[in-house]
Amino acid sequence: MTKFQQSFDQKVWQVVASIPSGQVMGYGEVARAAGFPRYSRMVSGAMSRSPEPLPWYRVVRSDRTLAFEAGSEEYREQAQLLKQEGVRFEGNKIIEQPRGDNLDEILWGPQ
DNA sequence: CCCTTGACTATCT
DNA sequence: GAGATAGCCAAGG
Repeated sequence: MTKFQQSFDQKVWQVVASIPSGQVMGYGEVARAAGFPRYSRMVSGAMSRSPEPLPWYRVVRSDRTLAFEAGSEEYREQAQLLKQEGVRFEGNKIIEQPRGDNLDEILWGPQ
């Protein structure tokens, strides 16, 4: 492990682990929250190196689409996990988050 | 060193 | 809105 990874990974794990169920964050947002702006491309590596299972599937692209190739095995898994938490999709794009604090909204969706 | 590779982004057509 | 393009940055060959 390089010194960079030691500090970077730790912070990224911490941020990703803190994403609430039913919500998502972009790679860039995670990097920024971890204190490493412009390191979006490093985030996936940090997650894959985590010794503990992380809610990796809550991290998506800045345009709210999933980072895997549409239709791939990984894509379907991530989409399924997110849907389990109440995340809604419009095509391949995630619909902006249901502030999961109201039962009516959870049952009926935003609007 | 130089080049390529990513679970990326912002910007311009 | 879909492509293309140019930045981005650590790692590994």
